[in-house]
Amino acid sequence: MPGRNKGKFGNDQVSELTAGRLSVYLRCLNALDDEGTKTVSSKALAEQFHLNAAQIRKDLAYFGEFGVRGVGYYVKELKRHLRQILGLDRTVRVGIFGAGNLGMALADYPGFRREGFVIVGLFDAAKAKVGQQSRGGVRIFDVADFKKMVKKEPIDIAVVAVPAAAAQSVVDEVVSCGVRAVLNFSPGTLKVPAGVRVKNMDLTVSMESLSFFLARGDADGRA
Amino acid sequence: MPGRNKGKFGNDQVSELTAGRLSVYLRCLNALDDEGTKTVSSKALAEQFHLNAAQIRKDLAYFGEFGVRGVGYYVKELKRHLRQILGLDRTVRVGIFGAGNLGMALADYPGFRREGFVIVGLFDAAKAKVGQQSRGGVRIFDVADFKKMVKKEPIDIAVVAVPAAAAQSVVDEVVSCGVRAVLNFSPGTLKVPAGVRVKNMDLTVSMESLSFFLARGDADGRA
DNA sequence: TTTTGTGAACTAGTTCACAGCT
DNA sequence: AGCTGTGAACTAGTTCACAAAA
Repeated sequence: MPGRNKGKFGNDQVSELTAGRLSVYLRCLNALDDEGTKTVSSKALAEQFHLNAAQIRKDLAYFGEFGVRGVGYYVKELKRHLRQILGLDRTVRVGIFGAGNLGMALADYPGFRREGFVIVGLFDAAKAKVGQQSRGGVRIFDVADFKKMVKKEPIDIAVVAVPAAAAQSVVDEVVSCGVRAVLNFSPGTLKVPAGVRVKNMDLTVSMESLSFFLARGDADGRA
Repeated sequence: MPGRNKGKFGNDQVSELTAGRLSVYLRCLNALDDEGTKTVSSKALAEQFHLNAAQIRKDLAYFGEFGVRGVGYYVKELKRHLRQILGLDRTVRVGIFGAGNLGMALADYPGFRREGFVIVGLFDAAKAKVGQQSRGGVRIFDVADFKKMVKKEPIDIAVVAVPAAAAQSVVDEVVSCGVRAVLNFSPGTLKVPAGVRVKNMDLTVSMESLSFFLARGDADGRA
């Protein structure tokens, strides 16, 4: 076992695309593990989940030599590695900004809890909402108290679900409190300093891009 | 005016990335128009919204010669062209599948209405929900009635917000009813026949990819 | 034999840089 | 002068194909 093979401390700049695929691989492995599969080859994984075998191998090989030639990958072991690579071996703490329809729905989204994300709370500027809680029991705090709260209840990822006009100021605030990752549901681009990651979930852009393909009639079974 | 310059009927396979950017350009032009700006150069547009000038020109030039050398683009005119290219000059009809927290929140999302999307209704399998409506007044129908309804109330885009286990069967159903565009919020990959577009909004993948960058500490101000 | 890990080849996407129009 | 539209150069991402390991 030659062990670590790339980039010493694992730094070489991994693309967004690769990061997303690692998460997809983990989901596939969870499914295989649940059905009791012990080992899986990149080819089998690729065929079952419509991926490319070489790409799976390359993505994984980037982080170490996890496979066994002639055999494939041990499902449980690879799962463990992926969880560690994705930072899911420790608790990831999430704050949701904006306790409107979308923010409340996200707070109760069962998928978050599943992989060990902890929803610390909802944060809103409307005094009337503060003190209430979501159907699932996530409490709503005053966004003005966030600065104080974050010291005792640190947050790893801020989910932004406020109206477009408020998004930039909310992000400026959370970034100034040390948050370095943002999942943004508001339309438009957020400006953040280097060292902060933003992932945009732009509903309008997605819908309009589907509309575009419908309009030109060259839709194609691409995901 | 040499008119149409590329690919006869405008077919040459435009990438997902380009389609998304067209939507972003439209949003930028709306903002400029609202503040009364009459013309804008690709350079000014790029600087103001942190895009690349050459890319804007290339994306637009693909669909025609909309610019005027020495001047730039007429904001209103380019807006009109983009709305037409994105298929927003006609009504885009949307059905939302799954009347849970997320589906209900999406049904009332103000951004959808703004660019002319019409929410035809929510569709759910739970009889208890059928006949109810969202806070914003979107009615909930029985998903079993969709096949009949779609004949009188056709749907262009299906938004899938059902639990993971139900997602594939819902998509099979809507595709068999002629829907050719799907915005999927459920985790995992959907299988659809060629000719159907799927756009995935995978919350878990987004969160885990943020977690990944936090874990390796090489976050970077990339959107 | 099977299947990994990986250089090499290829494909897609972005940016540069400039001829040519206004 | 200013700015578009676009070929050429470059960069990023994917897939191929095979030597080496089990």
